[in-house]
Amino acid sequence: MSSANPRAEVRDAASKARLRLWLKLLKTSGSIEAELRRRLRDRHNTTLPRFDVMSALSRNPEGLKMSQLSQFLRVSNGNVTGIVDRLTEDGLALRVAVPGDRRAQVARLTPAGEAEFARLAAEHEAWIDEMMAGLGADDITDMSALLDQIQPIGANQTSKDDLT
Amino acid sequence: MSSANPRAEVRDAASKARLRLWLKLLKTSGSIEAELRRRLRDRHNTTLPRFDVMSALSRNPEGLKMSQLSQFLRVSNGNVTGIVDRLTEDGLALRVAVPGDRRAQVARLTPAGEAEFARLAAEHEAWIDEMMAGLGADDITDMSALLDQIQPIGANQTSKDDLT
DNA sequence: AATAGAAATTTCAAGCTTGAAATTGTTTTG
DNA sequence: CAAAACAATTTCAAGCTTGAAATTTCTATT
Repeated sequence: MSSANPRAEVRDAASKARLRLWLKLLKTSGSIEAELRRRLRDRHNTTLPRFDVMSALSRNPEGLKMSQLSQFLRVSNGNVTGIVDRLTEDGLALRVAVPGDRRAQVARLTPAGEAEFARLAAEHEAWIDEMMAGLGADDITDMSALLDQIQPIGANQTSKDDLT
Repeated sequence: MSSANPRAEVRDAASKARLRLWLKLLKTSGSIEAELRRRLRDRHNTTLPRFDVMSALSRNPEGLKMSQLSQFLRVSNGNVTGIVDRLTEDGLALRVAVPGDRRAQVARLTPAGEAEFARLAAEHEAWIDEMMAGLGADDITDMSALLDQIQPIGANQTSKDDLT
């Protein structure tokens, strides 16, 4: 099967190496995420999507419009509707009418939601610290730079991970 | 808020840096995954879970027991049941009785499934190659080593990403 | 051989996720 | 100002995902 064109083999090997790296990247982030979901579930009776919504609302105490929330979290509108519904049922969030626009609503954390999130966030940070304990300061810098080299679509929009 | 103990600030800064790295890692792998899902959907009318199941079956032409398949993919048994059901409805997979054990079944790709997967896999590899084009051979080596330093739970089991 | 325990799979309810359609309200424009 | 265009949100169907419960079938151990 060796190609008539030696360049083709090099290209192919590079492609396979990238594929292996992607699978490894996926495995690592998937493992961390799965462990976070497990702990949120087992220790705090909640889920990662709920945590993400609460995190976004926590950073915006004045509340976020449903559409802002879904943009921020990069999920669909309908998705956020359901999660906020369930947080509201549990008394952790609420919807507030927007003065000038009767179409819109702002989602906010209740005081109970703020208190709950404070507990969760502290745990969450400690878990990540534990899981990534193998990386030193230089490793973190290096990995961050490498991740910047990956651009799935081209431009990068602003997102939930911008806590610069 | 500066601590009486200067060590605490260092510890805290390291923790925050790890948290930021995790968010960046999540963002990168999430973006790649989202783009893959989008392309599988728009260009091939399929999904990532279906692709993953077909990939596992493709590497095991003799078939895999449902339980093996779910272990391999690290998803629940019930999950695999549904995905194989749908692949079967579409004529891409089938279940075969296991001779010695009437409880078990082996899932296999049909010839149509094999042909379909061959098309998908070639595209998939090209997409990854494109999305990770920013990384050279050395970058790939470096990043792989860094990812090895992250161990969410401790030991690492054998998984779907072991295509060594 | 009877039965208790283990194993393979499916079923189920609940939640997450999406894109498309439906609702309701606002804004622009002819 | 009517109406067309646009915007914010919810609803919906379909698929993914899980853990737990239910089924069916083995396999030991009496």
